[in-house]
Amino acid sequence: MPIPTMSYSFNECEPKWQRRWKEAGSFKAVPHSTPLPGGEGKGEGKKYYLLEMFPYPSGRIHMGHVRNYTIGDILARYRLAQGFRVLHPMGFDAFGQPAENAAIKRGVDPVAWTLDCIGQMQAGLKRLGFSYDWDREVSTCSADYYRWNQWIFLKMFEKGLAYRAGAPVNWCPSCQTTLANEEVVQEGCWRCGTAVEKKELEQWYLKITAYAPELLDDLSKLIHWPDRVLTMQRNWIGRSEGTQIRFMLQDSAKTFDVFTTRPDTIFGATYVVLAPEHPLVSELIQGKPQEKQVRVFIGKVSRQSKQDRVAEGVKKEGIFTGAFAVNPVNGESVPVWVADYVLFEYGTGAVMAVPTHDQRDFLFAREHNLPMRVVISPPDGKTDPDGWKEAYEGEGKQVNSGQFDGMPNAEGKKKIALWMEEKGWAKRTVQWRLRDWLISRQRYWGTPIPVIYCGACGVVPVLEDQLPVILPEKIEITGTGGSPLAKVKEFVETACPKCRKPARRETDTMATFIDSSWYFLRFCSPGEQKLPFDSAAADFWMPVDQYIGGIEHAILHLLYSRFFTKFLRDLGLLKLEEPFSRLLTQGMVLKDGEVMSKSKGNVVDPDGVIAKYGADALRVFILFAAPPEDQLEWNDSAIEGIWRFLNRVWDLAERFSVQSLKFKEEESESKDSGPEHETLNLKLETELKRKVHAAIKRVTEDIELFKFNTAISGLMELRNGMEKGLSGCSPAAAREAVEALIRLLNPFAPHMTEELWEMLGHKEMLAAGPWPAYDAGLLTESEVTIVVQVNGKVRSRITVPVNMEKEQLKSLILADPALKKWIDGNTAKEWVIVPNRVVNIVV
RNA sequence: GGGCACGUGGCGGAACUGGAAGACGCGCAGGAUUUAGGAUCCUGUCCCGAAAGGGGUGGGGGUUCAACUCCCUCCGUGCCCACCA
Repeated sequence: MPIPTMSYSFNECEPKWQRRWKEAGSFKAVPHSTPLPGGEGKGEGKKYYLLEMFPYPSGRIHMGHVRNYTIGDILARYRLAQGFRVLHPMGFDAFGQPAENAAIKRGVDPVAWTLDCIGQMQAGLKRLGFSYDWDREVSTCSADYYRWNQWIFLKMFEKGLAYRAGAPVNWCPSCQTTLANEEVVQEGCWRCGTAVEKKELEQWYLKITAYAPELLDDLSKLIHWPDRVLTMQRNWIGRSEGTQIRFMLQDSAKTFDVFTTRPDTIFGATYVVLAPEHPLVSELIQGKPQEKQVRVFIGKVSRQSKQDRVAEGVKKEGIFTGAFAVNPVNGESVPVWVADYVLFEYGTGAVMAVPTHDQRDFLFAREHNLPMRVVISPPDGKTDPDGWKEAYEGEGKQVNSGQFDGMPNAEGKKKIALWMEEKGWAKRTVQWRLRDWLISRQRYWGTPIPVIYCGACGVVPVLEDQLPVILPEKIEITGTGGSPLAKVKEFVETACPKCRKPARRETDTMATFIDSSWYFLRFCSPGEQKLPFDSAAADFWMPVDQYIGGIEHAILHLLYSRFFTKFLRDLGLLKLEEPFSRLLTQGMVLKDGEVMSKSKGNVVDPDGVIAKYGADALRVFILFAAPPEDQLEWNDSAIEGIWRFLNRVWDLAERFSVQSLKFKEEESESKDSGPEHETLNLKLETELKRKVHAAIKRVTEDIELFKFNTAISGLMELRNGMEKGLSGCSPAAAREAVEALIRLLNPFAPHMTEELWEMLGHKEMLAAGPWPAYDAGLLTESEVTIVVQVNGKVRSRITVPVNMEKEQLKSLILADPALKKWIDGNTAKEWVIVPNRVVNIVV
């Protein structure tokens, strides 16, 4: 056995092939306007849009990027080799707070900081040899891009979908800006974790709720999205069917509505509760003895952060307003309370309380001695609530419910709602959990909102032909005291587009999630000047066939992008319903069980790994270490195994190329080829062919299923299995085997395999394909090993020709001496025979 | 509290549709080569047992000729949502 030469020098070969691909334009997407070539292979020139979530340029790339983009690159290269017309672009989500924070802390210019980060990230991505069409690169902080954010905003404004409203908003005191509901995670800021406060502010909103029904319904079309992402979106949108019931106040003409999903319990409503923020409260208590106390209570609740309000847990606080309302179904007078467990944001901000059949109402009623009445009979039939320990929320028959008594409550739900509707007391409605999207940010590094405030004309949108509203550069950013743009006189002071009188520009910028809500469309035609994108190009490339990114965007980015797509469709720019056909959410990269982060000091720098083992080894390792959706535990020594494997492939191919040269030299001389030698060769060759074609099948199928880890182990097995076969068989068979291994390995380790391909005398690059096909006829083995069990326990194994007759198999088994002690003296009661696999004898 | 995942050697992880549990790799042990180390190559590596054999996929139970796989239940871990009426 020759000692391997270890001559694989990635330092030379990786930059070389990166240069070659660039020179050849290997990864340039063929424009949509170019006619179909009807190319070779499975793809036959069909389009394939592969997209990975573009990065925020915060510095150098990290292992999470490496993983995300390696997964994408395997798929892009695989499809390209198959003859698909691949669009695989990359860009930078370049607006956002870190650049601004760097400016505040270190006085650097956000523009320069961002460009520097983009440069570093690009270099990192290029070092990994990813197959991007860099000609299509997009950066969201360039005016060429963000002008279209402004354009889309104006279109939404035109359609009434962008509006300004005063409301209590989420405020992060640390980031000094407002946040969308989606950006509040566990009552904290998604970026810094600081407890979010409520603030009454006038801000810009996008009416995403107008699309709530469609955003929910169309989730059923996303059959290739992970279930948990669909579930999360479904829960976030939160559709709830119910009934809105109108209550009249006893000593006033005023009314208010409550929302309930349980109209069957209306006869049990013994009090009603308003949210502390409910506008009616103030009127109700006017002049009543309770007024002062109620105001104190409301003041206390409003000062509490949501975090505190939730932290108190089940403890529900409330107070009687002194007012009474009338339950429409029975004319009963019920007290009106105010309590912190009713949320102003949801439903109507008021509820009817049924203590017997709602646990929250039950606890509150017990605490405050409020009356209870059972209206759904529980299984034990106890309709006196005195001894109850908790509310009964299950199914049962209606009791104490007038003409509905005796009816199962499921039926009561429908009948009572209908009856109340006929009487004009109620209407059936649908409530949504989804709120409109607050997009104003009191920050600098983002897209200026294209709006002007005029003393005479009010809110005036910037004229379309005045776009873009350029974000001023080189301004002072202190991080204190509101929107930085407000202090830039030249920016703020302008003329009203309508009356030409002096006016002020809006000084808030847009949430950066807007930037990423349509970038996938820009990639279809990145140079487009008249519109955000060219519709013909988008019609051709969209939808994204495969989208890859982190699970942390399950709601935020993926919901917003779906919203934008639907809006742009309604605008007539798209024919598309959903932007992303397939979604793969990759797991996080951990070190010592924790997410890699600078603060924890457990970061493994990709560049360091590349310097030691090369980009190919890093790519293969990160795919081999875990299935793409799982968390990946980084292990410094495990990559050694990949390094060894790649070297063993290199060594094998090199030995083969030397050997095949020798073959040619020796061909004229006498060859040792007796009949015995021929048979041996034939057997070896058949076996080698079988292994090669089995590997082609396995690797191809595994890539299709995103099982990259087992695809790589399949390649390792092929490499190990070729060790002995190669030297014994014909140069043609050996060449087929070696070349198949190289082709199959190519998407994973593209540099090394190109180098080997060239070494074997090929002029065409591997990147050009084709992907190898397997011959199913070569896969069948002539013999199989059958497991023989007695009473379900493995007792023997026999090797027989495939598809052997059952009777013949039985007699062979009965003759097996290893089985004698197990079946001797007993008679076989039953034979379970699974062809070519297992025989189980029951005795 | 609700929902969704998941639980397999010392470690990362395999196992098609219910049919040989632990593929592939790391680590470890032994050997070859080497002045030595590193690298490389070969062999072994679920547990108990000298062997025959027995046990084994978080615990318990069930279905089946046969269960990592299906059903019930309990325990544990992770993620998401969380006073949503």
